[in-house]
Amino acid sequence: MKNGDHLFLVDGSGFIFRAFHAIPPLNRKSDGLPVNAVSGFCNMLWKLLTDARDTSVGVTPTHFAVIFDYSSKTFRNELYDLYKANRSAPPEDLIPQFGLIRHATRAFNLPCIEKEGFEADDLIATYTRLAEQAGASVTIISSDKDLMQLVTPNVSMYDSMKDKQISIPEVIEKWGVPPEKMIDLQAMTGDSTDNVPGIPGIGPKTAAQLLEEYGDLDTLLARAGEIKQAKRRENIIANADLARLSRQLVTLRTDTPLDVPLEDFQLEPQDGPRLVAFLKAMEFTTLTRRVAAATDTDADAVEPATVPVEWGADARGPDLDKASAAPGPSSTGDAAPAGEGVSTGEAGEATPEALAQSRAALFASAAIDHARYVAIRDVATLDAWIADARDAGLVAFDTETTSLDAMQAELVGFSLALADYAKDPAGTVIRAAYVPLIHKTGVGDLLGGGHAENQIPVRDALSRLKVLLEDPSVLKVAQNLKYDYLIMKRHGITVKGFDDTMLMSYVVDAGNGTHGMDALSERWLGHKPIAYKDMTGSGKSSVTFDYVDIDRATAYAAEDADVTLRLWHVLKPRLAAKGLVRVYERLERPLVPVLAHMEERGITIDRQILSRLSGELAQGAAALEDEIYKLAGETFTVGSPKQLGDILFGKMGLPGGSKTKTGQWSTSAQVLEDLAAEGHELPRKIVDWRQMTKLKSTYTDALPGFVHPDTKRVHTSYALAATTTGRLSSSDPNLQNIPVRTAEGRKIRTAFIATPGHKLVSADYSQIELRVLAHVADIPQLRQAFADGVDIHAMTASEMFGVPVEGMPSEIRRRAKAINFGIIYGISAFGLANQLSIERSEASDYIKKYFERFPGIRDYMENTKAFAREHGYVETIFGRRAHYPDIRSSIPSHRAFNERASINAPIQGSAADIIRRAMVKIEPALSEAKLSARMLLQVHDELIFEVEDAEVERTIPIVVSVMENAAMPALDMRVPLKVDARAAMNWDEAH
DNA sequence: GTCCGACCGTA
DNA sequence: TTACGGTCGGACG
Repeated sequence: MKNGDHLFLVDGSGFIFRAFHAIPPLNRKSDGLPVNAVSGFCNMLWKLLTDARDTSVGVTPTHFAVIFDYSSKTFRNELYDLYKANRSAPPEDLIPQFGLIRHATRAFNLPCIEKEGFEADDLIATYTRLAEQAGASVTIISSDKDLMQLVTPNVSMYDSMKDKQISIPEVIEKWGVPPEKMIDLQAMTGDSTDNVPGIPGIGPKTAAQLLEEYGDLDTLLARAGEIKQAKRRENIIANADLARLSRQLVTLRTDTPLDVPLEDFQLEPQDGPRLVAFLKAMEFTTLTRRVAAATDTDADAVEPATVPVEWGADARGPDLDKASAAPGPSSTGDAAPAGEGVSTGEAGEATPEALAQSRAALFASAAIDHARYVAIRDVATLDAWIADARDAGLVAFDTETTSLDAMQAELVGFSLALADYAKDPAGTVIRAAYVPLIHKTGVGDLLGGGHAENQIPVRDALSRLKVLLEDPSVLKVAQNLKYDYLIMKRHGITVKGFDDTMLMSYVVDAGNGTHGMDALSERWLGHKPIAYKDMTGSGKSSVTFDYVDIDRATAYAAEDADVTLRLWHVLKPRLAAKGLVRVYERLERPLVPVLAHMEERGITIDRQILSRLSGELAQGAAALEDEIYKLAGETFTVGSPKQLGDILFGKMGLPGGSKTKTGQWSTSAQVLEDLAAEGHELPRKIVDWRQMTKLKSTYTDALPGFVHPDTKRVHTSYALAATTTGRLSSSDPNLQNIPVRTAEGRKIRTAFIATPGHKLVSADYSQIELRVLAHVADIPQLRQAFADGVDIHAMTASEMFGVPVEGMPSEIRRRAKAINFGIIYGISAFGLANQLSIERSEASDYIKKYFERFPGIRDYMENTKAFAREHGYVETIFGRRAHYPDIRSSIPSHRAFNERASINAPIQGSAADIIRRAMVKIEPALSEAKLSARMLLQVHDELIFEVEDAEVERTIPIVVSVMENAAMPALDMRVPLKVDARAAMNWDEAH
């Protein structure tokens, strides 16, 4: 580079964010890929380059480069832990565009520059000063104020979106100081978006005024005592150190080590076909035409480029045709190219599948070495481990506590595990440590023991741990992180930057066994970990973990962290190999904090209501018992189906209905109802007694026992990885099966109440599974009915039986409704006959008629079964897999069961995916709207919020809109989603 | 103490 | 006919 040359540096990362927010959403037509920032970027570059080659325009670059941020962790994090710590994850629609814009840069035949550990700004600063020293002039394409410190007579900036030049006068006009004072000004004002602290109470105007008066920051700090305004004086004196730190943070480095010399930025001629190929792949028709014309390229002769799309870290594009049509043999989805998720070092592995397999083989035979476990009992050692973890950027983490209930558990210690990649790049050499915190001495001692010696004080250990866990640039790997997340949250630590091996396994293997650590360890590592019970004992003689001897606890806890880290090394590439990174990153991982927060909030119940109900139910059941004994002629255990069966079908000689699978006469409600309908008195009483005792034992008696002693609320626990289909489950207590169908049962719902000054808001999807079915099977009548908002069951009846919807008998509609549900469940004549209490032949006729009217449904069901048989799994519309390994069973009933389940899974699972997406989006949407509503519960198609009275009206439309649009933008459904929402004092009235 | 089957609450 | 979790009785050790 020489005197008179002109260097253009594009701040690529800055442009991406700005373009994304400034340019309206734009999606690639063929598949919905968001491309608005890519489009803005390409148009901007094209204009700059066109002008550059037009010598009649004043500024003509001789050198050109686009600079990007490499990662979020830079040397600034060493200076200040919290630097950029408040940055939230980029919007979903922006994520795939990061990679695309780098591809675009290369397609433009321009250098694409980034360097690990440095921000784009530092690279820009370094190149700028180098070019300046060589006598060249520089134009930085950016409007970021952080870069204004670089402006000199030879260096200016250009805001391409506003077509505005920024030179020395513009900086002074905007900030009141010349560029060389921008550093001091920023040091004083701070920057909330980057979390640069600055001096509180000092804004740009005051800062400029002070700099005018004192010249620079050091002088100001030295002479701060002279400031007249008392408040301002105190603030500056008290925060002098913060200001100095801030100055370090905002000062751009001009000594960044460079991989690419300036000379390589020499502007090359445009490669027309290459650029056209990229633009065609993006489907930017106008720009394609323009570029083709300007570069003399025959656009029709150019094939669109293959541009890998990285949705998150996944390389698999959103193949919507496949995702939305009935799954067929053609869609294997397994042949995805490598994504970032596997770029952990093994350059020799050609494909993700090969890497996943070699990793699995490696870890299956790698020995677990307990000699590499230590107990950490002093702060210096802990600091060293944490420093190593931060250097490595990857650490397994696990907590040991006194309870399985994360809301009540007491933290006893924690463990860390690190891979030594120098010893083995694949990660099989692992060291692990346990940090005991509150272990006691004297197990078995009746008085309990005293505090064991040489344990780091909890406060000291947690303050160290906080730095590690809250650093998003260090990946924390945990098994069932939601538990540890809650434990740490209760200690004021919010884990950021994590992977969860349980969820990774769930995404890869839902339906193939369980996903607990012991099972995964045996499955993938061939290693049976030390059992928890071996530490604490079980039953009456068990102790809590704080009474376990520290040496033994270390062996157990360190092994858990070790195993977790090993599992991560196996499962991460497996995720990529199967093209499931996107499912994991968008439908599983983000739900961890969301669910943890819901569990932490809990919900208030009115114990008085429940206790009154308990009394009423006890009285009612006792009265019924007396009558039952009278009718039976003896006393017996009413709750024993065996004894009841003997009375009803033995002693009293009533006709038995069905048998249970163990051969006993069934006493199910259905059987008893049938007997009651024939005029028998006893069965009716049994049914009533069962309902009362069920409500009492499962709900009114049990729920008060779950009220948390401190919060006075009930905190359920959601399982993310328990179901085959992708639904959540709830336990301890299960709040997803609170009664609603009977009037008696609904009384229990009135005990779920809002805190004073608030309302409960319930928002539920209307007919979401039938809508999903209409979408995936693409049934014209169903789509039309949902588009028109008509009664779907009545429409079905009308289609099937030719009865007009107006004045339709309720029995006809009821049957159609049962059929609709049956379809979702993978209908059989046997099941439908049972449900409707009709003959199997009649049910069979119904099904036949249904399929005649809706042949697309039969096609969908047949295709799904065939897909499941071929692949052993089925997929939801978002690509989640549910495995049915027994679908090829030689036992016909097993096979049929698996076929029905695999027909149901894409429907139930897609609905589950949709509400998961809504749950991830809802908290940001509420805070964006400055609303304080708190999501408390999820019941499969319903979300329950606690909302301040004054905010109810503004909250409901936001919740409804997020839920109704939850499939977007990943998927544009062919059927609208409908959500009903209501507010009330209790759950019964809100629902 | 632990497990399993029957039953029943929800979507 | 799908997906769950909780309670109970009863059998096992």
